[in-house]
Amino acid sequence: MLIYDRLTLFLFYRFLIQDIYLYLCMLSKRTKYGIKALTFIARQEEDAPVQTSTVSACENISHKFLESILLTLRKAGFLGSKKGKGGGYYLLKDASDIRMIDVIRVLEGPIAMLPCVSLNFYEKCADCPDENTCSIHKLMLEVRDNTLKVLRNKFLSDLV
Amino acid sequence: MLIYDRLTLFLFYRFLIQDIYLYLCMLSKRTKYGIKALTFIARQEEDAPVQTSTVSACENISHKFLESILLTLRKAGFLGSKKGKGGGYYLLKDASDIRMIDVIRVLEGPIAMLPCVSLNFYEKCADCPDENTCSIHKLMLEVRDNTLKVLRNKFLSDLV
DNA sequence: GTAATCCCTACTAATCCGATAGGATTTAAA
DNA sequence: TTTAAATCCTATCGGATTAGTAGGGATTAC
Repeated sequence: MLIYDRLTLFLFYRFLIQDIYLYLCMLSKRTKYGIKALTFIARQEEDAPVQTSTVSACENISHKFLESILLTLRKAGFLGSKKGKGGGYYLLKDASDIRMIDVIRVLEGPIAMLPCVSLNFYEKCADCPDENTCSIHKLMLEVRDNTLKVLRNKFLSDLV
Repeated sequence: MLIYDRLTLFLFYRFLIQDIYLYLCMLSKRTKYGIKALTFIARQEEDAPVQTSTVSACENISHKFLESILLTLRKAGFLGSKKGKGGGYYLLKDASDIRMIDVIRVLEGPIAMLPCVSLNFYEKCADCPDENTCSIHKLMLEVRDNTLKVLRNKFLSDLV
């Protein structure tokens, strides 16, 4: 059995924390809440719509904030809604047909246009004299492809 | 040869943009500039130190902003510096010994503490009743592990 | 001594994020 | 028909962060 002193353990955990930071900062609370809400709704056995107040209470999410998130998800076609008394939100598709990558795309705020990749609105990056030789481009492309590979194969049903 | 109409191409590029957004929001300009500066320095053939003014001019980075970034990199042990006339910055290690993951860790700002993983400063996440059943945790852990795998195997020399 | 360079601190303008406020609209049911 | 409950919509706000600026101190080569 290994015995670590306090300092070693502390350093070890700092290391862990740093690792985790890398993924945390890519996920806003908006997205996090949205995913939690979706899984909550998907978990319901009855077909009755779920109220925002229920979700916000059970998942500890600010009610008004959640309202705006679910609205986004509805407009994006993941959720249907029913107004008025007894209304609420419900899944439009089966949970096994909802790709997490699509959910994340919709929730991570309004799409930040990247002018240097746009066909119709092309603009050079201010600091990038030549995109083809940009050293970071290739690296982050690789990271991206890996991320996409994971997220493309994850469906809402995998989280329920 | 495939021929796409304008709309298809536009949609295709929008898709690309959305994909790229996923990685862009995790990389601050600070980090981007820092990496660009490091590769610039690593590309120098002579061993003479490189001035911040040179880097900022060649890479189109705000001079003062770059100064603070390189200072960070020096304090983190990636760069050495020489003051006074003819001074500048130089790599302390071989480019093939500098892991990109370490660079990114240092540059992506002060580490955001994640209290729910800390041993000594443990705190529950406000919205997370049970970490073990948190649906997003597992998913993002997988993403993270993949990202780390890529970044751990990338060295500065790979970007030069 | 002087010019060039890193080093350090403080400040600022802009932006973004999470959250809040207030009410308009719609619907079910009393 | 009234009322309560729900979504829908717009606007705003405080705080944090980011990118960048300003000014000058310290050090060194020449």
